[in-house]
Amino acid sequence: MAKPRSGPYICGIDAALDVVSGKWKGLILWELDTYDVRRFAELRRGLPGVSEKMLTQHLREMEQDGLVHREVYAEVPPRVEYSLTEHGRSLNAALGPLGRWGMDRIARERTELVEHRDAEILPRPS
Amino acid sequence: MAKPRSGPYICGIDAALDVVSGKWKGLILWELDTYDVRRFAELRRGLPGVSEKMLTQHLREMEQDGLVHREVYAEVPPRVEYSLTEHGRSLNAALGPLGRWGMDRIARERTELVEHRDAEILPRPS
DNA sequence: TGGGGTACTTACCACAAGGTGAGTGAGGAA
DNA sequence: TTCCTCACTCACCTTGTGGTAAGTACCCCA
Repeated sequence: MAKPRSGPYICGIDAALDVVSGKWKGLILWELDTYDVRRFAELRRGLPGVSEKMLTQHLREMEQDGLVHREVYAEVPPRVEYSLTEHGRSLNAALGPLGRWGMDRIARERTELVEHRDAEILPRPS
Repeated sequence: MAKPRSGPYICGIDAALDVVSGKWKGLILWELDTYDVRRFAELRRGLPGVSEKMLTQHLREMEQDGLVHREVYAEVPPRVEYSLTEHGRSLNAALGPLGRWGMDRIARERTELVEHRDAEILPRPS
């Protein structure tokens, strides 16, 4: 048992966040959405810094949650392909507005940083 | 320092999740969206099970992230009112589709549970 | 005089999430 | 012959997140 699903949720946000929270899950979703089908090692290269343990763990949880499909080919060397299920794709669609909000936040943060920097560099216009 | 913001994000989802992840933040957002203005103790009563420490901590972080506005009245007994900022409201709007997806997930889970239960109660229709 | 409400802060503690490094077993490249 | 790749698993350790309980300073009500 990887995670004891926290049972009855208070609202939909709860239920959705439970499924996407996890350091790499957003990126995995993104990667599988843009590439359609990806092998384990491809995903690992696509998420720089992820450990193999976390990648397998997250993929298993997402499989349990019905977001990703795992196809194992009985070959040597082994081949495992991951792709999004219908639910995974609909989750990604539902994450669209949130992603756009996040982009705005990044842009906002950057302009604030720039303003701060300018304020430090030019505190008093002589 | 409450949280070292993880710096440059890879995508918008990252940036947005960084802001809403936290055990009670979704509920706080929801509460402030439905009631518009809430005092500390009202929020605490609205989130059954939250500790005072976590509530203040989450509210401070959300204030730092520009999601909530904190208005302190110099009265005795003290009065502090929390409300959503423009960004907080837009975040809530962006969370709408995700919330609906979560509701679907809850419904889906429930029907699966019912099917399981039926399968156990009526394994063989005599 | 004692209790409750207001909005916190602080210290301490437990558990979960995540990172590290090793091992697996077969095949192909150097 | 040694290393690398594939897709993991396992044991161990560190960090982060959240919970508990107490303290604070002032006021109102019984």
